[in-house]
Amino acid sequence: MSDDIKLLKDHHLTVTPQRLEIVHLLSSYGHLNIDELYKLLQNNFPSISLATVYKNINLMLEKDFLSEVQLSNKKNVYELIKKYHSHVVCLKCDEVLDVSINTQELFDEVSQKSNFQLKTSNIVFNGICGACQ
Amino acid sequence: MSDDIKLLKDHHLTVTPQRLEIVHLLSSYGHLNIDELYKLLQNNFPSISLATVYKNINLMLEKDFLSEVQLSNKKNVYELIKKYHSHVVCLKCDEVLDVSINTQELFDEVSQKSNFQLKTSNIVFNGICGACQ
DNA sequence: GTTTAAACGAGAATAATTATCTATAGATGA
DNA sequence: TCATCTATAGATAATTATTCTCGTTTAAAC
Repeated sequence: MSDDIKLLKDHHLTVTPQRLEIVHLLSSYGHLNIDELYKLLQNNFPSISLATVYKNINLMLEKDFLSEVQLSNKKNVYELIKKYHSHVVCLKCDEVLDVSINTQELFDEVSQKSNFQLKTSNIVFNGICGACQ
Repeated sequence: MSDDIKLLKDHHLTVTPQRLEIVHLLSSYGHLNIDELYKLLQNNFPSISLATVYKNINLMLEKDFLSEVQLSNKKNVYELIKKYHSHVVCLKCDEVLDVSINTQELFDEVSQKSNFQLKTSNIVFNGICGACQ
């Protein structure tokens, strides 16, 4: 059984060719928004419906198989769930990069100041990437 | 001249009653999304158009008079520009709290790891507020 | 006050997302 | 492997969110 099939089954998602391709595309490209995903899927599934893409992405989000990354003034992008990390986005070329940072101190500081029981965080940095500088 | 009028003029925004009320509402409530703002504005401007709300918010964003805060699975909220800060959102009651944290170290770490020239960041924590615990 | 440019309100248009329905494909168990 | 059952795909309609257009009104400058 291929890794991608196992990955889907482990998250209680039935395996379809369309879903396998979504997994494959996301692992190749890292981050994609709905429209990019739709266009790429059309290469192998010319008659795929945009609704199918939305349904699959939403289901995969529910099953904690994907995570959604919100970017300022851009469409949300999706990625396979990985170890927790933050994102850096290039303001010129829109490239999205993963960056692992230690957020423990931040969590401690914020939970103390706010009196919240913190669960998750979304951290996005915006700047200019090496290639665009 | 009232503070709110001065605030608008300083940002090169012409002063209208609708805009003054937007400023007033945001300074009272802290964070509001488009629909909340629309409903509250209708109290004083029963015939205000939703398009007017959108147009004003977008203009105020352009003029760096407001900032937009993206929250997971919720509509974006808007706030008057303040000193840079992060947000903590309650997963139960949707309350949004401002928290000032020192992000200098984080910026240094991320810019070194990513080779980006960082400009801005959006940091949102999700958790359970004191009252909801 | 008069003039000019900007903003307002109403509604149409567009974009984005979700829901509905039928046919089909995947999963399960004999 | 075959029959059955359920979930998914695709098509399209419906809904929601946002932007645009345009005629009228209002604010700002003189």
